[in-house]
Amino acid sequence: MPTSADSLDAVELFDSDVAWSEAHANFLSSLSPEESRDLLAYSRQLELKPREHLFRAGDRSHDVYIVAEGCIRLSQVAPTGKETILWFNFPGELFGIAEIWSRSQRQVYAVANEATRVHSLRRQDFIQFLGAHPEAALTAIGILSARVRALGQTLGGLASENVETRIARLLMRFAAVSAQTRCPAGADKGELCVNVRLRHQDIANLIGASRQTVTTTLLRLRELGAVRMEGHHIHIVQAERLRDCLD
Amino acid sequence: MPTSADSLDAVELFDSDVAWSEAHANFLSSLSPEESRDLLAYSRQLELKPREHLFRAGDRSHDVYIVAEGCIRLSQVAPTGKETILWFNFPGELFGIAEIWSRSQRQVYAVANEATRVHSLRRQDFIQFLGAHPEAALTAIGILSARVRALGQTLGGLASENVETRIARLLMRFAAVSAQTRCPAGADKGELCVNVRLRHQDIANLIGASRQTVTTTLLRLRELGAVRMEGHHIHIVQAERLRDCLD
DNA sequence: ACATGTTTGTCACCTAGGAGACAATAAACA
DNA sequence: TGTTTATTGTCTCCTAGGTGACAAACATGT
Repeated sequence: MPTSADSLDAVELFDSDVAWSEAHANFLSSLSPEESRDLLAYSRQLELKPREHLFRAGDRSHDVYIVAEGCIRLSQVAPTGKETILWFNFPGELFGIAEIWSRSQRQVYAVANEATRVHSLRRQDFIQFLGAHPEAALTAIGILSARVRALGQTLGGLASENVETRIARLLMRFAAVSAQTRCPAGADKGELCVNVRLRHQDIANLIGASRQTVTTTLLRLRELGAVRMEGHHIHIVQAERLRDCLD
Repeated sequence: MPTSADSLDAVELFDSDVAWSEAHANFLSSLSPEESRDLLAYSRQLELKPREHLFRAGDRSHDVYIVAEGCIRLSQVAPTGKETILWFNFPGELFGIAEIWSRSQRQVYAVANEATRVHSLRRQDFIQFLGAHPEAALTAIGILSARVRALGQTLGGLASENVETRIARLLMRFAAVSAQTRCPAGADKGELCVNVRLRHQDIANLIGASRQTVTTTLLRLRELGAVRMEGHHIHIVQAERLRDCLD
């Protein structure tokens, strides 16, 4: 139960969402000014248009990236063609580390979800940086651990919850991680904005459901008065209503 | 296609299984003798009987563990009571790191799958060790990255593959990671032994299916001549047959 | 050797949600 | 401003696999 001391624009988190937001921790801003200067010294900046690929499964690039601005979507495509979205990287987040140790190909697709700017670091520079900055290495370990936990929870949810519950949870989590950004359309008092462009198809790929089911479920949540559509993002009108789906 | 140069007892890995086995990397043996001496200097050893709990969700313990002998099962229990098995930790594997950074409670259950011995390290000692040994920290990052990838693949599989495929893949992976251990019953020439005690219920909890479906599917795989039951573990008679389920 | 608990095998039944196929919008573009 | 292309809303139909309920086969302890 949220205390009245919580500020109105803070999103109260479920226990089960803590790992999720820890996993979205801002790696860049966790560094000291000198550290971040060191880290970015040899970095290049890349600009990506919406839907532009940063890398694809099978690529042999070995860079690590940090989101400067915008948002990068990591996804996988099964042999059948079915896409699974694994993660969204928000500003400050580190990604592309997985393929660094095993010198293998990229396993996933990284696509800009909107106009996005990323810092690109060469494998060797990044490893050197971590070696020289044990604190930063520990932070990285913490973030990765949280990501492991978050994925584990997603897995458990996928195996044991129905579509409505999974959507409700997804919306709450995205609202939480995008809470600091300002919704361009402006949120009404008490509302939360899921400030990420998500088509129904994207939601489907995130929770492992079909597009049609997502559409109907979202409509049902709107009937319930839980959410509202505002252009291309979703506003959570009554968080409690969504929470009720989570038991 | 496996070349004839592959030794008979080596398990050829799919691309999709590389992350899986990297994630099961032996952290302990990746350290130099001095490092592992340093690390274990302040450790305690714990003996666990089969099915005994090392920790439970909600516990406030903050130790990190390394499997010395046996096997530890990490699982989650949904509010509905449904269990999801997230990971099996084999000898040398590091686990319990997730709860170290967030000083929160354990999120998962750790149960000995058989008689098991673990090294128990205090949070502070472990962090200090990593700080003092950048190489080891990098190894840890590599293992965690692989685990993130492996979980991502499991997620993709759960969302887009049917039960038979998921079981087939699971068996191949477990056969790969338990390849170095000797099957007590003795495997026939050319066979692979899934040398972990897995009840049908456990498999169900691993792949997100019901126990009954696992039973019938396993029976079908036996009819096909792909697997054989040997006491309580499964032997893969014809790996190709299983592979055929994986397209 | 017996009794009790656990794991496996097999039913019959039922439903959540996938797949396909359009119409109705909304957005992008020219 | 019209044309094309994405995206959403709504049907119908259908099946993989969940659930519950037992019986059979193993284990386990006493």
